[in-house]
Amino acid sequence: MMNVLSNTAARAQEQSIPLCGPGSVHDLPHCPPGFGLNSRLNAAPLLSLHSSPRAAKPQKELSPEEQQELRRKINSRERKRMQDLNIAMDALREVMVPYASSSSSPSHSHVPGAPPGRRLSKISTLVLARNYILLLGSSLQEMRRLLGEVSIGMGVSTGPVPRLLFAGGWPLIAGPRQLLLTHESLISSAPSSSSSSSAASSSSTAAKCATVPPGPMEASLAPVHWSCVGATGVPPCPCGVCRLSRFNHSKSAPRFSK
DNA sequence: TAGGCCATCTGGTCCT
DNA sequence: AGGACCAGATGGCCTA
Repeated sequence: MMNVLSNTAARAQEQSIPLCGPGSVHDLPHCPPGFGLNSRLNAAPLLSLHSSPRAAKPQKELSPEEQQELRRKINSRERKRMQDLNIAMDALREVMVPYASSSSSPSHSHVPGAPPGRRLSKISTLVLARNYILLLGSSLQEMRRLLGEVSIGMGVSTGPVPRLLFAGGWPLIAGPRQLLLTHESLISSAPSSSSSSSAASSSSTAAKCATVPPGPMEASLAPVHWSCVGATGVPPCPCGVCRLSRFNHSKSAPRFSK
């Protein structure tokens, strides 16, 4: 998992010695909060917790000690938050590592699992996980199609097919505008005579997209081409994958409840 | 040595 | 009001 704790911060974390914050260098007299590694603070007001120009509501005056304590508290919280995020990332990385080990393009640093034995980067882990989920979706879609064929071939009504496989609440992609397969849509979108499976058609759709190259592992190992969606001068990719609302940077996007 | 990756600090914004 | 979340900035470490 954490096979490479390469940088100083990681080592400090391992030793429970944060670089800054409580018990860190920032607690030392020569390094008060706000005068640590961030030299940009020289240009920014130090600890403007009570003097923000846009802070309309009056805030209680804090002594330097109280400001320092508050800053420590906030830093500690943020550190904890990032550490929790890293724990979750490690858990995801642990799951995804086996699927990244077969990388065939070790040259790209964003390609998951490039050099064997090296830890997946965060972005590689996320890209790999995303593509793997899409792959699982395609597989499930193919399984649905086969089940439908078997049911029809045996003269069995399509009713008994497990409902979970038809509409299990999993947002699968049957077409560019279709996220959830229903029983009817499955029947209508899966011609039994065609030799091309739904998964194949899905991957053929993906094959037209630079973001999702053909082939399961190839797709999983594909680097992200962010320009695929909404880049200036570049028409949005029409493929089903890219039509997913992936990169909504809108500030008004609702957050998940905690 | 440049570039990638990362941890941390920090201020701003949003939510409860 | 306090906490969570986010993004920018910064500096350290590692690898090609």
